[in-house]
Amino acid sequence: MRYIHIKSAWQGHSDCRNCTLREMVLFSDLQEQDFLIVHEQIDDMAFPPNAVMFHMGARAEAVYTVRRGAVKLVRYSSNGAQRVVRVLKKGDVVGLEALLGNAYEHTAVTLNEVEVCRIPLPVMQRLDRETQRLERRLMERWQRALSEAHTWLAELTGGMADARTRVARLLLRMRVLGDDGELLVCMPSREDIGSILGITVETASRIISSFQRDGLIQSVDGRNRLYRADIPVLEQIAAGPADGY
Amino acid sequence: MRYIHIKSAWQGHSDCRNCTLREMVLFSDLQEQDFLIVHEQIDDMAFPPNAVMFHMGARAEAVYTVRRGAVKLVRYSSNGAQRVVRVLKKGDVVGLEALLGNAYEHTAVTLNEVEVCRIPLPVMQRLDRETQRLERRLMERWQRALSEAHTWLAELTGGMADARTRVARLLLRMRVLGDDGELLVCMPSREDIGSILGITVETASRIISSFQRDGLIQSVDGRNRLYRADIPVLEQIAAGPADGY
DNA sequence: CGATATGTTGAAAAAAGTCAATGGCAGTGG
DNA sequence: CCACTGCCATTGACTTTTTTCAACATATCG
Repeated sequence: MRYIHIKSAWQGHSDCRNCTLREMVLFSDLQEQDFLIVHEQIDDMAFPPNAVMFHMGARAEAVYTVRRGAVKLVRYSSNGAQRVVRVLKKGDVVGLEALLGNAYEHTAVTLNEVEVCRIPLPVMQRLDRETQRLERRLMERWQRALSEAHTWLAELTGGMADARTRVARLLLRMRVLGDDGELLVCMPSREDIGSILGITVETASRIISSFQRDGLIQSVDGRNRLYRADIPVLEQIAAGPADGY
Repeated sequence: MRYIHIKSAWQGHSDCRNCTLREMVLFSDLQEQDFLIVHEQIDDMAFPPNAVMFHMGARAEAVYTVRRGAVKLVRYSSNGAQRVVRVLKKGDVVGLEALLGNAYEHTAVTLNEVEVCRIPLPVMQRLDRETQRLERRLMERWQRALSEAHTWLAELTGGMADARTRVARLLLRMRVLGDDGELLVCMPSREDIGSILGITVETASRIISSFQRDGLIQSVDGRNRLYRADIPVLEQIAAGPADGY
């Protein structure tokens, strides 16, 4: 419930020119001269699980692109209740709102071990002024974020589907490529599942337990919360209650 | 449940230079020369209530800015269920996704009488190429849309608050300035309330009825679905169940 | 090794959904 | 003009889902 801010480990300057993620991310259109601006200003960083990358309301100083792991964006309402509004994964940009406002709009917390590139705001602003090549990518990011948010709204929130169905949908969205190339599911904590889907931890626990009993999912790595999953059956459950129509 | 496409009324070319909404909307930074591009290409249009402005999946040909009324964005899931993902009001831009994809991502349906400016895609693209002055406004739009979507997620969806609380929040968000200058609430149909909040029409009806019985809201204009509302009490309900904190 | 989070399970209560019947209102066509 | 039809809203009774409260197990970490 309480997050502990853990100092992140600095991993060295990022070599953006040769970044394997480059085509996925913001800088794919940049040219040689543009990288002079970027030079030595972008750091690779690593965060442990449950680390706060930044707080809602804090002055925005950088955006981050996720290289590994997952990050949750949390909003707190006035009454103290918290809700996860989105989960960002490899290739996503964290803190996009920094470019326009001067404060972050949510708290960003790592779900597991996370590696990011930290791009200071001044770099973004200079790139934005001196080259047009960034604009389009930025818009694509925004559009993708918006689209994701809408999908969450339509598929993951209450009312249209029961909790079991939504948990299945969430798990399907949490698929990641395991080290051995197998497609695995990265299981969030029960509390996070609850905060994402708008259900209690107990309900989340009961549903996950039942999936486990039915052999739909099985832990493969307790540390990293990785599970092997029966995707087809999960998809069937995700499609909704089995009305034999 | 079934929407009827009603031919919209063409209202004449829009005089963007002197538009009263201009500072609110996209073109606030444009200069005299930029309007040559725009010249005579932007139409004012009016739609009756429940008109489909465009369908999800349709080829995107224009974006619209709302001058009057409200528009709902609807998503259909595979199983046919529909969900309202956002409601756009005066000053908002409808169909922003058209700029990047080539298809609309939702169906846009008017909630009441709506007036819009229709900006054809080619105009946007030309402006985008020939002037940088549009970029920033566009980003602001995207950011605002994203922020709104997150707020919906956090405040209007199930799990964090009971249905009664969420209905109160929705009503507060539906405030509009009436003709006589009074602040009124534009009441959506029960079906729309349900589709926005993820509750059934029956539940929506029961809650609205109870608000009415308690004198919290009273109809002032049956046609336009306008209600006078006791804002302070609604805000109290919107804050959450009255736990004596 | 205790202390503190995290996850599991059960039983009872509350919230919301479902099913079914009814009323009102607007538009249609005789 | 009036009966008729279709749509929307309302209300009641009953069922289902989910929450709540409480106890207990299991890990994790200093």
